[in-house]
Amino acid sequence: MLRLTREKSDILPLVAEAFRAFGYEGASFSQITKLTGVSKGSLYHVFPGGKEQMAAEILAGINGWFVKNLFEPLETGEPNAALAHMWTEIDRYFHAGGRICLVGAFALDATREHFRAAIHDYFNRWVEALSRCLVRAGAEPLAASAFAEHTVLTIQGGLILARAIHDEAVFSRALRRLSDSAEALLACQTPPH
Amino acid sequence: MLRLTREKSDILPLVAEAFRAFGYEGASFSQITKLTGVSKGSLYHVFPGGKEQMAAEILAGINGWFVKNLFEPLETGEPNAALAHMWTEIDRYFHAGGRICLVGAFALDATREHFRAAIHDYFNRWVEALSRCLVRAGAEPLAASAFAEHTVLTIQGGLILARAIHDEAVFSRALRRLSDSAEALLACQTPPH
DNA sequence: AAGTCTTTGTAGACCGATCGGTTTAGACGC
DNA sequence: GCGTCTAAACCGATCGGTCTACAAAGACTT
Repeated sequence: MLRLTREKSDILPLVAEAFRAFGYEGASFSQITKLTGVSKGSLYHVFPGGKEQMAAEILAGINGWFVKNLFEPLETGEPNAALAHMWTEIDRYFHAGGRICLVGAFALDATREHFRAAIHDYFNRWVEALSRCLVRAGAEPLAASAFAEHTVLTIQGGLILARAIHDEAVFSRALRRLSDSAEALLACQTPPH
Repeated sequence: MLRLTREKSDILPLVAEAFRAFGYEGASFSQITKLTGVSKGSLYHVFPGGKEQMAAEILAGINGWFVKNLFEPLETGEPNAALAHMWTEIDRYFHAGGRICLVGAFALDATREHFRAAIHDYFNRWVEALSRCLVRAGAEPLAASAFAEHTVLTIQGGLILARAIHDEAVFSRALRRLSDSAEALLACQTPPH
């Protein structure tokens, strides 16, 4: 079997960057071609479904990364370790605030209609996984659920504000506040030893 | 002087809704025409600068509304009243989570480059006004600044998450948590009576 | 090993539709 | 009837998407 000179896995991240930079509608084929160095013909060979397939596969890839690196540890690993792991991985994944969340961006524009289910599942699972992790770590279920929602939403907001005022430190500060509040939440809610 | 049959002030909010629904790139003239009931010719008569002018005037209008209804009260009014006023006005303005923040949406996509200054100023002034208000209400400057940033970012994140998982209550809960933490912040930081 | 076939991937010309934007003919209020 | 405003025909450019011509690389035949 002949191998692609450029693997799909090599092209996808570049296309993702195009979507990040210009949005789904704004990322035209000429932009994508320029950014990836791959011609339109090749792109359609790899992604017969066009832009929609590209976006769908990118979302699936992002979701896969989060499931493997964040959600599964949160769901099955040692709670406190998984939590600590999440803070560092999130900071790295979003380049400390310099890289926006494509799922969040898609959630805001018209793209949402096409990928509603994928977007919904991504955020729902994140909140759920985090909430259950906190409960396993000793938090009250209600407080855990609220804090999980608060966390995911803060990360999204931090990325927006950081980009808006062109100050990535906003994101790092938000992340720091989150990990601090998580510790406070668990410290005061764990049953007294 | 002849008056426009439809005033610019009548058209602008409708165009804004088109941008909200489809994004700056995604909102084509045919969409805008359909949504406003105003033909392309008329639109160009009112906005010779095309979409860019529309977006600029919309951003200016949004900014004006926030300055008048939120920032100025925060900056010059009685701090606690201004704060309480902000929570209710924000909830109303964003339709309790059902309406996204256009400035935030523009901050995420390529549009940002065109309107960088407007976006930057909007968010900066919001954070600054809120921070100074909290200081005047008795908060520590550092804590006030952190909380102001936290507030603006939470509102943006709340709008994203609410739209993403199609549950407007997410936004209301976030807003409630904000006003509660604001009270806690001021209660513990005001000098003992 | 040379020559051809087949399969796979690439480049970009090409397509109709639609984009943002302009122009123009005429409707309508003064 | 004059000047303002509207509707829509019209423009070149570019959109997402298709198609074709061909390059590259085994596999098969001899």
